[in-house]
Amino acid sequence: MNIHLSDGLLQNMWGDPHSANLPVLAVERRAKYLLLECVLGSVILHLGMSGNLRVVDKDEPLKKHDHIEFIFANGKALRLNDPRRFGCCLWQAPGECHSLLSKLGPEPLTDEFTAKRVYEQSRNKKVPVKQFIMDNAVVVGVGNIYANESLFKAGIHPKREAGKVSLARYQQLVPIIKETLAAAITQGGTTLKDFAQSDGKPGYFAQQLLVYGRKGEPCIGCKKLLTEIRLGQRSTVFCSQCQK
DNA sequence: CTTGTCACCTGAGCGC
DNA sequence: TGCGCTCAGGTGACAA
Repeated sequence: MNIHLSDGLLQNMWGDPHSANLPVLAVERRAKYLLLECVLGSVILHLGMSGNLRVVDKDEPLKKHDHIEFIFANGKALRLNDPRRFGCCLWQAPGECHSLLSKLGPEPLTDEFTAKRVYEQSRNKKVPVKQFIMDNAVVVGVGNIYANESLFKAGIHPKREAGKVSLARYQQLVPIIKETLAAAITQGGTTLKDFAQSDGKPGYFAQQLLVYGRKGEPCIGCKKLLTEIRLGQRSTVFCSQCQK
C-alpha cells in the first residue's frame, strides 16, 4: 500500500509517501474509527459526517473532495472523499493507543454496554440524558439521529438529567439503542436528503425515522405535534406528551 | 471536575 | 440569475 495525498490533510508519515511500501495486515473498527493495521503501525480513518471510501482503478482521475488515496499493488486505489472535511486520517504506532481511542466507552452492540453500567456511570450527572448517551465515554456510535430516535422509543424526555433516570428506564433504553442501531445498520444507515451521493447508494433508515426531522409533524403515538429544541448545539426533536 | 459553548467545513436550500 | 445567509453533522478544544 502506498499513500498519496491530494492536499495537506496529512503530513508525510514515512518521509516520501510515494516510496512507502506497507502491507495491510488487517482492517478493524473501533467506534466510528476505521483502523488499517500495517506492519509499522495503523492508519486511523474517520469519515466525519460526509466522508466516504471507494475503491477505484489507481489511474482514475481524482474527484472533487478526494483527499487521500491508498494505492495497492494490484493497481487499485482506496480513496477518501469528504466534502465537509470532518473526517480525518491519523497514524498510530504499534502497541500505541491513540488518545482519540483510549477514552472510548463500550461498543453499543456488545455485552459491555449494559443498563447497569450506564446507570452507575450516570449517577450525579446533571447533563441531559440525550447528551449523556451521545458521550463517547459512555457508549460509542450513538449520534444525534439515533439518540433522538432511541429516546422517543423509550419514552424518555431528552432533557431529563442523566443522573435522575432510573435503572428501570435505562433497562428500557439500552436495548432500544441496540435495536435502533442494528436496524439502521441493516438498512444501510441513514442518508439525509442533503447527503444523497450520485455515486453511492443511499441508506434507507431515514424512511423510518419517528421524530428526527419531523418537527411540527404529529407524533406517531399520540398525534401531538413534535417539539424541537437544541441540546448541545444539536437539533433535538421529541414528543412532549410521550416523553417524560 | 463539570457543564456549556464554539469551531471546524461545505453544499443545499432559502429569501430577496 | 445570483448573492448572501443559515443550517446540518461528529468530535475535540477550550471557557466558565
